[in-house]
Amino acid sequence: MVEKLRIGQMAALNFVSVQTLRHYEQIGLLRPEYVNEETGYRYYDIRQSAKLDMIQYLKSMGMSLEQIKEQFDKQDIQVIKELLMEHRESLEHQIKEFQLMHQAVNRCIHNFDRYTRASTNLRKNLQQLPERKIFCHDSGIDIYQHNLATYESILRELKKQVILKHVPMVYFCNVGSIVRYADLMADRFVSTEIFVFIDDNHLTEEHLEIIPAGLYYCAYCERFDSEIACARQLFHDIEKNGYIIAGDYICEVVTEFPIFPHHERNMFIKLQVPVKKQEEL
Amino acid sequence: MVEKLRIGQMAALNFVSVQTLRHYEQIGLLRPEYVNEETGYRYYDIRQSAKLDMIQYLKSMGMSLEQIKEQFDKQDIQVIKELLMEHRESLEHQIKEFQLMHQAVNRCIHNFDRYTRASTNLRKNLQQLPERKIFCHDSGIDIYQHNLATYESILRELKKQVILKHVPMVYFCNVGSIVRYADLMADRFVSTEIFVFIDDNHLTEEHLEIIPAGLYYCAYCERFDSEIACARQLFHDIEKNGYIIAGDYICEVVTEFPIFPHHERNMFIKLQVPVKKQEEL
DNA sequence: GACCCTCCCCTTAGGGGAGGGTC
DNA sequence: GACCCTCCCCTTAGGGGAGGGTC
Repeated sequence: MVEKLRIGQMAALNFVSVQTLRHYEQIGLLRPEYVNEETGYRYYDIRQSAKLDMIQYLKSMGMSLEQIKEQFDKQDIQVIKELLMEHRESLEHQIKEFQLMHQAVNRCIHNFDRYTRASTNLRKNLQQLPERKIFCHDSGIDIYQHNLATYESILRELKKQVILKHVPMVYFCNVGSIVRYADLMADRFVSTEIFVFIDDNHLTEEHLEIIPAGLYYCAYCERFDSEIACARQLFHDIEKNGYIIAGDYICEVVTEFPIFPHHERNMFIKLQVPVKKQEEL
Repeated sequence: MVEKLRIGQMAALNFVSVQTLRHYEQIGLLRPEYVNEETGYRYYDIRQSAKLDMIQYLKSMGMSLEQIKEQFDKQDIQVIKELLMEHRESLEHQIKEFQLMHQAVNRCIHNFDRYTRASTNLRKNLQQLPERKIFCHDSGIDIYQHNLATYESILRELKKQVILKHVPMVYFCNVGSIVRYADLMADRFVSTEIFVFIDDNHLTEEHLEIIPAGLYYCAYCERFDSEIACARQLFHDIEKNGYIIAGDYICEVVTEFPIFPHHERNMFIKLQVPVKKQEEL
């Protein structure tokens, strides 16, 4: 005869805990071969290890106990194969999600570095910037004419669009605003459009716009309300150094730290103006 | 003055649920700007959206609320950067784990297919098989001299070794046993060694062994206790067709279904014997 | 009437007890 | 004495109520 194993022996042989075996019994996944009604003691047959192996095997493929139970209940090889193929798809989906998260963390760390570097280095300079994609929203309200509360409510509109258009939320940190070239030329410093940077190519919607690659005059500033003064200074420097403005002005929020007690955004913003040498005309 | 938002308005503006905001308050992540002590009503300032954005942003990178709270509590940019870098590593680790699971599911589906194909096609044939790696354990007990219960306890020993040597559990389904060439030649059908197939290369231990690529005579069988008869028949066929045995015999468990009420393994096993044409001598 | 409040129970896969019987 | 039993509470990030006040 085959000896019966007590729960502790069964657990030790299979490198699982006693709680695990009790839990599997409770959810009906693996019932002990025999239970003494008077003492409640559970007794297992070593051959039940086969099922326990299968459970651990399926678990190691990332299946939930409920899915595993379903596999066991089906008892149909074709159905089981379909369940496996569904599971494979869901794994692929999860891998993609994790890779997006990984990219996002990288971008985030990169922005921190940009902040640290810019804080210690020169605050104004000429940079060659690559082409970038943005997802833009026009609220019709000039952010420079209003306070922070209005800016926040406009940001809520952008957030709504981001969610409605299924742009991943990981992009909703690197926002910016635009002052169009025509307005700049007419000395109107107005911006009704805000956007998020996107480095994906999975959507080609009306809202998508390209910020062209090229030479940009840049400046950094740390407060929402000092942007305009900072921009004026930047325009002045551009002219003084023999450059002219060649396109839309953008103001990018590089990174922010709403981690301080007062609840304003602590923004680190980067002003960027595309320029040409005056001689090029 | 900035108007205060009730919890429902704050939630709607930010596309989160009311429960979420209550939960964030409870764990001290985001407290409403003002709470009416008498009614318990929570009132938010729209500028608190900045922090909520940050929470959602960090969450979209896969951080837990506890980690997010830690970020906020630290208030030190260098520490936050370290937390982000730790998180990046843990994401990379998780991605690798998911990829291992994905491979395992693929192998599992592949084995199902092998089973389905073998069930309908010829049961005996000559196959060119690639090189394979195994993780082997010698129990010292001949599995052919004992019953299923003994086989299970030997498998527990293998499982122990698999866990001790940190071989991922995903491999513990595709097991097999070996009859060494010398024993075959002396007409001793004994096997004290069982193994798992490994398709990884992250360990180069003593236990690792190579099953060479080459021509194999194969047969399939569905019951533990019909293996020997099946093998004898296979050896007979090999000789009849002008081949000779050229190495160790292996018996591979292709897939098993311990999903039926009785708790024996329902194995589908594949017998494999490396052979040469008799003329090649 | 629509909104908000505070309980309270629910979900995964067990871990970690307390208090009391069993081999 | 070591092992086993049954409660019971705990963990994530909220969802979904009931029953009762509030804008």
